[in-house]
Amino acid sequence: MRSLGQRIELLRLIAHPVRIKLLEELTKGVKCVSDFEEFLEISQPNVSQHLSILRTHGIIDYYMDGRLRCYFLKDKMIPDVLEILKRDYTGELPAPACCPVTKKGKYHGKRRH
Amino acid sequence: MRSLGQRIELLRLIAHPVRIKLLEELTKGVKCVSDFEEFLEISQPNVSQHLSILRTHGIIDYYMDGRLRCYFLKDKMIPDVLEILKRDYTGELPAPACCPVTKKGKYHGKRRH
DNA sequence: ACAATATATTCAAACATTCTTATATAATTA
DNA sequence: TAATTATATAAGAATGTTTGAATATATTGT
Repeated sequence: MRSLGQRIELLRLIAHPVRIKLLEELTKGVKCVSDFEEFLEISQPNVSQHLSILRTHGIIDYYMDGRLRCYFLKDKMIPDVLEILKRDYTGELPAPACCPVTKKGKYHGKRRH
Repeated sequence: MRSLGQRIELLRLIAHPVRIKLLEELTKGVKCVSDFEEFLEISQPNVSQHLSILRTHGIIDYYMDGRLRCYFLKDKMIPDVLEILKRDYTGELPAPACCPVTKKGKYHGKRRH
């Protein structure tokens, strides 16, 4: 299993618009490079570069189909992260109680915001 | 509500070891800068810099308590992301069926890996 | 008012990321 | 075997991130 540090690294790696789209597509099924090239509007080398980043970190993998490389999703964390990106988060977390205890919070002066 | 692009941006912002630890601490309650300074082993300016990044993106906020700044979590997405980082993901996703259909996948030659 | 405390800001150096362009490789078809 | 197709890799410019060091600000205590 990956360490916390490795997971943070994964998070950082996938936090890129193109890579999110690639992964989003891969949750729907196997895709080859030129499938992506068409649907994203970026160059072939750039698609390959992004796929390469994802692959060298074990997030995706591929098998060969003739001269096509058929990519697929490998990491279980990805669908869960993608799901969060789609969740409906309206509003904010409830503000904390008015007199919290921070370690040094013995101060009794005025409070502002 | 934030756009997908903004959420990806958020993901990128929190994908940093120090900022994850800051946020992790904030899920437990309000904290001031010197609380963090003590428990992480980084300089005070660096703590402030990270907090500032989180704050300017609406992820956290603070109120004043004397000369302390009491920080708290504001964004609802954060606890969910942190929860995923702790989940137990063992093994990998099931490999795709052996004969998938990519757009160009009409090829009938040999398959390798 | 002055000193002390808590925190923020600024700047620059080191480093990492991203994209483009050009080129390479590997498999297939003619 | 030569041409074509699908994809990868390399190199480099542009840009962004991270951190340390120095300094600034704001609030409280004396």
